[in-house]
Amino acid sequence: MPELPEVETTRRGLLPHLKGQKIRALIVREKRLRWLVPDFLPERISGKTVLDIARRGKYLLFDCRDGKESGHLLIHLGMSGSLRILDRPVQPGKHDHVDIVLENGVHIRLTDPRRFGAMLWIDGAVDAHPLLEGLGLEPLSDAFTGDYLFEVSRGKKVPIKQFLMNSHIVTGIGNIYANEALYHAGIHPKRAAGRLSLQRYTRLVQSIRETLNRAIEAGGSSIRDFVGSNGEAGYFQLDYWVYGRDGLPCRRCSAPIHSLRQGQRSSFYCPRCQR
DNA sequence: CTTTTGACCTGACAGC
DNA sequence: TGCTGTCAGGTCAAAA
Repeated sequence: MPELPEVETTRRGLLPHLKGQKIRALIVREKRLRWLVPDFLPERISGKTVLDIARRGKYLLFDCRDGKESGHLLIHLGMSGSLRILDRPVQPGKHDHVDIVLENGVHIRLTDPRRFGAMLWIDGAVDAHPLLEGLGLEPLSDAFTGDYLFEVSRGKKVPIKQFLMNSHIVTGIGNIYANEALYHAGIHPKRAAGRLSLQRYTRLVQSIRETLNRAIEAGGSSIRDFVGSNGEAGYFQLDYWVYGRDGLPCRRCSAPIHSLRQGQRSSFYCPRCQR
């Protein structure tokens, strides 16, 4: 499920339910996520109040405080994770690994069949955490510009698709949006990152912004459903121009969409529209 | 240093 | 019905 727009949708959906709320307990049914959920976490987090939720790339960071003590709960949704709000107790299913129980009785439930997600505690400065310190720019920040990508790509021969998916360059762009953004920018996924002009990077940055923002809006339109009971958030409504459309006609020029493998991930592109 | 490959894990689906 | 193989929204760590 989660690329940046889904994580951002989750953040926005959770915030009104969590902001200012005190955590009563943390129920860990399965601690074997990507990394073990720390044994100390339930005790550490109980009694703390969630002041805010931030997002860094695909990481969610709950700002937790309890008078003197403060820290951040880090959550990553991996490939298959989701967070849902339960106003009433619901029997946990097989993959419902953790519940955050609030003083008001609401449960925030982490579900993650593949267990590629993470739940960790960060003491002190968030930016110094090993998982966060090396991250690249936020694609929706003002600092993320064509000039930035142009500069950091000089001399690199990695294909632009993999360059875009490198979180140490820019965070949050997953497989779907890398494909979609490259299509809208008219750039072939195999093009060497170091051989793209400043002009083309400027257009690419614009495409990335538009694609992500449109997806967030699509997710935003169904936040209510997400926060409610059935949990299907979504940018599923977002219509794809190339992703998953292997063999289908390009929606702009009708040429058949091609696919290939890059770094064990599927890429889709229009051989006529993308060079 | 860069680039590639393997690893983690479950579920859905196609084909036999 | 059931087996096997492939693929899926991520990304770290080791190998080359």
